[in-house]
This record gives sequence, C-alpha cells and structure tokens, in this order.
Amino acid sequence: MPGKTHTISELAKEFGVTTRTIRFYEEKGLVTPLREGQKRLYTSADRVRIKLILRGKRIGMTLLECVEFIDMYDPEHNNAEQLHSLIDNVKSRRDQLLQQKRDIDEMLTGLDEVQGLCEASLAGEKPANPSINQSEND
Amino acid sequence: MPGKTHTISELAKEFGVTTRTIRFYEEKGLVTPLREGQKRLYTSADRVRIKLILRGKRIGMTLLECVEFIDMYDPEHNNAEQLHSLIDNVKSRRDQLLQQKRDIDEMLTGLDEVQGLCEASLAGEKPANPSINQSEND
DNA sequence: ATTAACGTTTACGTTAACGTTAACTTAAGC
DNA sequence: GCTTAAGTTAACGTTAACGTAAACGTTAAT
Repeated sequence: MPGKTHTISELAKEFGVTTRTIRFYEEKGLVTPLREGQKRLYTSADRVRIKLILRGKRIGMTLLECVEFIDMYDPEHNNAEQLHSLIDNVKSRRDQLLQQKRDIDEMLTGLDEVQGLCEASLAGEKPANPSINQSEND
Repeated sequence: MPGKTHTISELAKEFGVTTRTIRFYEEKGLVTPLREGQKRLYTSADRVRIKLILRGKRIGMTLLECVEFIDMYDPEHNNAEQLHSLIDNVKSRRDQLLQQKRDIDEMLTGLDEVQGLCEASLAGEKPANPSINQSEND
C-alpha cells in the first residue's frame, strides 16, 4: 500500500544531503517516515516533501518557512476565514518571490557586465575600472 | 570630498535594519565607514555596499557570498589567470541564480494553484483535495 | 566468527548573524 | 546644569541547521 519506499541513505544520496539532515528534518516534524522495526521507510510522499524543502532552502527559506509553504497545499482550511487568511499568505509570499526574482535579475545583469569587462580585458584592452556602478539612486 | 555622508541611524532606518547589524557588517569587513572623531560617517559607496549585501541576503546568500559577489566588481584581477578564474566564478554564480529562478517560478505556479483552489472553494464548490501534486518524477 | 555496510539513539559541538544588556561619551535643547 | 537623543565599545546570549562522535543493533559476505 505504501507503494515503493526508500531507505534513508537512498534519499540522502539522491538529494546530496547527509542522513543526519534527513533525520533532523524528522525531528522538526517536516517528514514522518514509516517504520519497519527500527528502520525508517520513506514513501514517495516523503520524498516529495524533502524535495520541496530543499527547493525552499535554495532560495533562502528557513525550514519553518518551508513547512508553512508546503502546508498551504493541504486543506485543514475549512471555513471562509481560514481560506481568506490563506489567500493573504499566498499573496504576500508571491510578492516576496517576485522581489527575489527582481533581485536575481539585477544580479544577473551585474554578472554580465563583469564578464564583459573580463573578456575585454583578456582581449588586450587597457583595463577600465568598473568599480561599483550599481545605480546609486535608491 | 566624500560628498554627502550618512549617519548610522539614517542608513539603518532607510534599510530597515538595526544599527547593530550595520556595525556587525563593519566588524566583518563588509563596510569601512569614515570617522569623524568617534562617529561613523557613511559615504554613498558604503550605502551601495549595504544595499548590495541586503539584496544578496534576500535571495539567501550568506554574508561571505555577498562579499565574494561584490568583490567581483573591483579589479584586483590583473593577470589572465585571475581573470579566467573570475569568469569561472561568474559562470557558476549565474548557474546558481538561474536555478533559483526556476525554483521561484515553480513556487509561483504552486501558489497560483492554491489560490485557485481557495477561490473555488469560497465560491461554494465541494472542496477538492489538492494534496501534494508536485511532479513526483524528478 | 568476524569484518563491513547499513541502520539506530543520544548528546554535545559548531557556525552564522545578529540581539541584548551594560557602561560610557558627546552634542543639542531648555 | 540637566535631560534627552544620538553615538560609542565590549561582552555575553540566542537561534537555526546541522556536524560529529559514541555506543549499539542487524544483516550479508568472506
């Protein structure tokens, strides 16, 4: 019934983390694998949760934020009040994500400039000083 | 010569951080404000550095990564070897930023779904179970 | 039967990024 | 001259997210 399951080291290897990390996530209640005696058995649902956690971490979310985010997907949200507050959460999360995208785009632009200067310099030009030319106005 | 300068509390207020935070950044060598007696005087260059630091932090960079990133802009890079290694850094940074953008886009899609379900539910439909439908296959 | 490769729990250690007093100085206003 | 609002240094406290080590069980192969 649990379908295919995974051992802890399988998942650790797949995601490039240590088993300690995965157990730590369990300590914090982020995953709750089955047990076969002592051994932990991870279902594909567990696997997905871990994937979502690591995705969250990549963009700087704390583990708490990761759980909050993941929990938006499951409906303990019965009444209208809860639904509205959930929608509010969704909105502020989206705003935050969009800000992060803007930040990233700015950084990518900066990287392009740096690379351009590098290549120009390698091409034998007198090295100009890029200094810090990020728009100083706001 | 230093142009307009700012006090520590001005910058703290502007960026929504505490003065402690800014002093901490100085401790770590991320900024080096001028002094007028005891008092710190921040030039607009300092201000920009702080802005870049906070931008980095928003996407989950550590302070060390922020410095590394900022330092790409100033040329202590004389010889070809250094330039090549800088270009390599630029490339891996860019890859990482692009991965983060993908992560964010996936999350935004997830938020859209959640919001859709919420609004449908508020519109009086029988609440369906979204569960976790993030593609389980990788 | 013993090594090796996995698993387990418990518990203390570590690093980053500040928060939080405390104790003091300096300039401004009344 | 006293208060108030800024600034300062120094030092200890805190939280998150694991790392690391110890001590132990279980299966599989040699």
